[in-house]
Amino acid sequence: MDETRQRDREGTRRRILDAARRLFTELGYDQVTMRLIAAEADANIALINRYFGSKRELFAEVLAVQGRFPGVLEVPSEDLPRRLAEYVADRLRSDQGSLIMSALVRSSGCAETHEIIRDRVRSAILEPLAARLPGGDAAFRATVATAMITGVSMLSQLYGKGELEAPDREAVVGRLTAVFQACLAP
Amino acid sequence: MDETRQRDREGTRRRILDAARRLFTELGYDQVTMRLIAAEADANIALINRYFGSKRELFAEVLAVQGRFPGVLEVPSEDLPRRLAEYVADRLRSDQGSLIMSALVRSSGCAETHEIIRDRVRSAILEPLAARLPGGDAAFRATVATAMITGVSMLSQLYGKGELEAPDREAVVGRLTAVFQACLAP
DNA sequence: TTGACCAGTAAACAAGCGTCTACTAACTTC
DNA sequence: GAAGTTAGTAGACGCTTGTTTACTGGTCAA
Repeated sequence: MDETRQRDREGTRRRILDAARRLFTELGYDQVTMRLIAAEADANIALINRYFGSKRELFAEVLAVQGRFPGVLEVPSEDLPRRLAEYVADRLRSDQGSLIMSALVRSSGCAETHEIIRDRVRSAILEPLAARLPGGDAAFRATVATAMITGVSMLSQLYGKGELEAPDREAVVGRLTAVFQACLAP
Repeated sequence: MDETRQRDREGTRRRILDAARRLFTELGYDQVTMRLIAAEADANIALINRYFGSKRELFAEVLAVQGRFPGVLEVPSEDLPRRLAEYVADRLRSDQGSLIMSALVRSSGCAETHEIIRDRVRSAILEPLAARLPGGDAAFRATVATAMITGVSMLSQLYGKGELEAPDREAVVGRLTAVFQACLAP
């Protein structure tokens, strides 16, 4: 052994969790290996399963802790279309995003994570969004808006930030606001 | 060896291609193994790489042959929103879809296929759609509409057909038509 | 009939994966 | 200070992956 190491159970656990969050967000479930997480966390690979059980359970815990939809929905319902449009427009340019969307986009092809992601999307986006929509068919309208958010995340990940055609931010926000109004209107 | 087999180069090649198309559409690139393709095609695994070079090249050929966006765009531009809405609404219910969308949704987490899918989405959807949009910012508006199509495909694959909230088809088509109008309007 | 060609086959290859076990050594407790 | 607990480590396990090799045996021209 090269050097001794501090014994720090909680610290190591957190380093692993942080490393997993970064890697899963950036690369998706399949592309992230246990050895990669261990290296990024500067921890031994066996500790991952000791603390989290399995790769799948680690992924679930990462999503449970960090997979909330960032404070986008906490606005009056009449401001929702514009708020969502701003969020989506910024994500169309910044190339970085919430873990939940990255997980959805990057890990959707993986059967192992399907159920985890599904539950998380429902509890973090679909249901909170539907809950603040007045009028009938709230669940359906929330679904349509979620599809829009998802689709933009998908394309902005497939192409880089610079590669998608987009006019200035105000024009983008304006159009997306109209789209979300069409999605959400009672 | 159990039995003799006909020597049929073109037939075998086509069986492999068909099997690959079915499996890639249903499962995504990563979940489909060479052995699974060979079994589905009832062909020897070594023949896949003999005829197609590699799994990646097979995927590219499948997409090149069958990855066109089904005849959705061949309508007058004023009918485009409704046509797209009908297409998306049916896909929201039928659970089966075009290869290009399945590839995009199910294989997006895979770095190996990224470039193939990106080129195909551009040439099969983004560019043809933009080409028939009058007015400025056609490329951007096509991107927004494509995001909507993509997002619905994503959600309808994540959840089953029965699990997503949706009113009757006419109401779905009506709302999606309004959404696509907002996406595409000059 | 014989020989070249080649579709088809079986088996192995190296690499990578998630997981697990046996062990070391630092800390705590008495 | 001795004994027990446990965080951390190294390495192997069994399995799956895409790919490749060496071979078998139909097919057909000469």
